[in-house]
Amino acid sequence: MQRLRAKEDKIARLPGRLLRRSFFFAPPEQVAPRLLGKLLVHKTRAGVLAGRIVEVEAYLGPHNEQPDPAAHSHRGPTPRNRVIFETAGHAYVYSIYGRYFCMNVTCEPEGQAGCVLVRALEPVIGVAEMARNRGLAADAPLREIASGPSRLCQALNLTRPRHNGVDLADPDSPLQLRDDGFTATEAVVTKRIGIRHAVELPLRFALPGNACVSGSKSLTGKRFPIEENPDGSE
DNA sequence: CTGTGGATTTGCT
DNA sequence: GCAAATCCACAGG
Repeated sequence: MQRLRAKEDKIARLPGRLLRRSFFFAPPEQVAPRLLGKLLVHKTRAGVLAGRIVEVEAYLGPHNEQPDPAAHSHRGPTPRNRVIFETAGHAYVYSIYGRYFCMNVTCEPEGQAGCVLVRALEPVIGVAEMARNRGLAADAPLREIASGPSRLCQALNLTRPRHNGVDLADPDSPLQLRDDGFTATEAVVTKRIGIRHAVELPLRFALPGNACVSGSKSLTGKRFPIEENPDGSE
């Protein structure tokens, strides 16, 4: 009994269902709103950390008719961005300003290079640990824990050396995207934040009214219903 | 509440 | 050399 118990504890039970690879074989402007409400789950030694995605931005690959000079893939593959050009459903993690990390979900069919930047999470599992990773008190307000692309990497303890290129659609992966049945029916579209190029493109998507969305004052945009991908979860 | 400047990786000009 | 898909500390109203 003790042995069985120990084994079950070791195999941490993850919430919901893993997203299938086919979920990611679509352009970023379609994948981005579909990611709203899904769980980003990190299996760590200390336990499971997970947050619900409440804000994302799409970055378009160089094959598009509409150029996206703000996208890292815009000028073709480099050592930094090469995972964007590989199979969809992987994590692209990059460092910014020398001190922080940001995490993207790669998408598009084979041979094309789109991705979705995850900008904010609502903490769901391991909330106290996530707060601790950010240097906050265990009972810190939810919106201070993972609202911002680098904040969420800190909260979930995601880094480029450990997580760049990790498969998000593999049941054995430490980092997964999962669907726990939460259904977001409506999204808001706005301009993207914190960029200098292509600032007018409406490629930022968020859950309207969610307190964990970053820069909630700039949430003026059109609302639209989210079209679910029927192949989304297995 | 708002605005400003510093930290110091990566890749391009 | 410099700009960048950022965050935080701190100053001022």
